[in-house]
Amino acid sequence: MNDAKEILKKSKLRPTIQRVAIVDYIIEKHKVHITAAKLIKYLKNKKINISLATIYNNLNELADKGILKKFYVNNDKMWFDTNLQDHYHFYDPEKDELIDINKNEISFSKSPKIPNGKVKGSINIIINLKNKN
Amino acid sequence: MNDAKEILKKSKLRPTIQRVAIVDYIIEKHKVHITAAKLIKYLKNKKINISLATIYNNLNELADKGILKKFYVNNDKMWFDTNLQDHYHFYDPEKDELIDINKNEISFSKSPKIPNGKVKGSINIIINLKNKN
DNA sequence: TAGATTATTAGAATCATTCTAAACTAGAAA
DNA sequence: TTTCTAGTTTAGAATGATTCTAATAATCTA
Ligand SMILES: [Mn+2]
Ligand SMILES: [Mn+2]
Ligand SMILES: [Zn+2]
Ligand SMILES: [Zn+2]
Repeated sequence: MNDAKEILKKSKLRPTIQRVAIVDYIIEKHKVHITAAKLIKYLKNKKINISLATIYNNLNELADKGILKKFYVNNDKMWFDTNLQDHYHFYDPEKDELIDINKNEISFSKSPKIPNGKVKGSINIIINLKNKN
Repeated sequence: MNDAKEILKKSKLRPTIQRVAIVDYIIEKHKVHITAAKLIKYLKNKKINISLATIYNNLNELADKGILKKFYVNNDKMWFDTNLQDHYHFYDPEKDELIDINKNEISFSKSPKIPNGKVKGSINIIINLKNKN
């Protein structure tokens, strides 16, 4: 039984062709930022038959199981991250690509006061990149 | 000539009923975070006839002219901000509301290294809020 | 191997936003 | 004033990302 199947079994997800292919991809790439569009393109290239609905179903399920982290950048696109640590991102609009910023690469010497009756949830930091000059 | 008309004239935008109503709203509220949906609801309430397309046209134009700042939060919705300073936001998902975090309320003691060949563009910081306990 | 459960899929639906192309209006010029 | 034109508004269609539907297929367990 390969690693992908192990992982799926642990999460009580049936190891279908499609799921194994997705998890294989995650394992192979190790550190990636995944988009439904990027993933389906990759899988079609590998001649794996899969529908967009299945891509979304499974990415969302993997996020529910804690195997991926789901978030949004700027606007219309959903991203899934294999890096489960708390961390932030550079965004390169030219390549439509994210680059991790580990938590230890940023530190705050002053943090804003949280509004009354509320507590801090997730923090999103995106540093948009532009080309030099 | 009222303030709204002045502002529009300065930006070479004809002071139509619709535009004046939008700019009046901005002036009256002074510090607001605007969404197309929130704005059209407000204007319809005031019995001002306006279409969604016009709302978007004008918010985008005002952003182009530097009268509003345009950005996105988490996912699918476009926000326009009357606060033109560099600043960050709390997001309250319960109320679908943003709260400003002025730049001087946060400071970084350590900043991440910008990838080669790139420079820093805009920085987006969103601190999502949850209810206490 | 049967039966039940879980997955996959094509295509429709949804929602925010933009586009299109026709009808209207503000303001400059006559 | 009236006339003319560029700039505006509008309804509704189009778009793109994501989710839903409900029919079909695959997997698992007994
Ligand atoms: Mn969209
Ligand atoms: Mn969307
Ligand atoms: Zn990441
Ligand atoms: Zn703001």
